[in-house]
Amino acid sequence: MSHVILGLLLLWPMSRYDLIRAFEAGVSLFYSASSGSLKRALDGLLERGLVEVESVEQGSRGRKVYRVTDAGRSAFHAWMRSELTESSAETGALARLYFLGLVEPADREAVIARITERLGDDLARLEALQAEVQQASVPTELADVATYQRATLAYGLASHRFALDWFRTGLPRD
Amino acid sequence: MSHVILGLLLLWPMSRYDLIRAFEAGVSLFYSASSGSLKRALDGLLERGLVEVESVEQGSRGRKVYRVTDAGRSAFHAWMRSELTESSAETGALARLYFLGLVEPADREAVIARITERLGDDLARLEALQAEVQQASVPTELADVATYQRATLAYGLASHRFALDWFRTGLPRD
DNA sequence: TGAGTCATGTAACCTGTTACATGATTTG
DNA sequence: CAAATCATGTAACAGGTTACATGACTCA
Repeated sequence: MSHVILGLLLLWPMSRYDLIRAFEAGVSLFYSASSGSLKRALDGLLERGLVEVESVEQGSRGRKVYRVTDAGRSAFHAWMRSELTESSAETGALARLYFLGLVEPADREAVIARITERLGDDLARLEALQAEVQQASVPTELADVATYQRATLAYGLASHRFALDWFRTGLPRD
Repeated sequence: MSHVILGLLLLWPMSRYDLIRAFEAGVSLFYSASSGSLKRALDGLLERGLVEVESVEQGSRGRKVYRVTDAGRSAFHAWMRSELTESSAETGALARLYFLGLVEPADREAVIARITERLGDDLARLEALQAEVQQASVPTELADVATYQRATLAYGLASHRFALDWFRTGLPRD
């Protein structure tokens, strides 16, 4: 989640409270964050020097505005260009897509390539699984169970193909 | 994850080791489990009396085979029929689809209805979000950012529509 | 016999959720 | 003035990941 925080703070510096709103207003599509997890992640970013406190509003509510440091900006862009290591390919893909506008236009295709690479790998894994499953024989009393287990796999295949197709053709490109 | 364990043990009694294999061979499509989390979840089910140790192989490797109790069976079926409260609609949907063969044929439509209900709710939420976003004005320097944020929302809408359509029409029905 | 698999268990660590406490500011 | 919102912080809890320790069995 720290990379998402960096991305949001790169849009403009904001407070932790603002970050929660920003999550709700868009990031929640692919990433859920509660006040508690956000606090801890933000503290971690501060400790590692990837963000810093830009200002503390005095006399008012003590609002702290956070800003991304140069190191933080580097970390964010390294992450954008990196392999999708997130446990869910979709989460990794949408997180990068959401911030793709922060990347130089010339580098965007490389990010998209990382996304389709991961989606393709996952799809290949599912296709291998399906090939295995199709061979397996099923005892009569579990025929029903097997039907729906195969349907689940069919859904997985279909949704991965959908995602891959969307990222290959449905994306705004200049 | 405990409901998934109950579902797997309802197929046939098995050991913790077997459960790990079963997760890898199918459940991992929608649910990731490591040895550690599985152990804790299984211990919890034992404590709550939803599973019991059927046998401990003596003289051999001390293999413990777990079996679902009557209480566990009830808990499983209650969960199958319940609203999808999982944080990801897709996870909740696929978990139930995977075990749909364990439900009486007459009750399957009710489970599917719960799934499409949740997917529909999530889609409506995204449509409302899109309506909001379309009105918002965007400062010139963030036009690019907004383009991809909107693309992310468009993906969310498209994938939810895909899922809803799949569960409405793509499902094996007698 | 040695490698790989079967099979159990422990524990630290990370991160997300929930619930609460506190108080300032804004707004009807 | 009261309620809602802004804004911070603390801490217990839950569940997943990783790494390790231990030992039996199987098979080439």
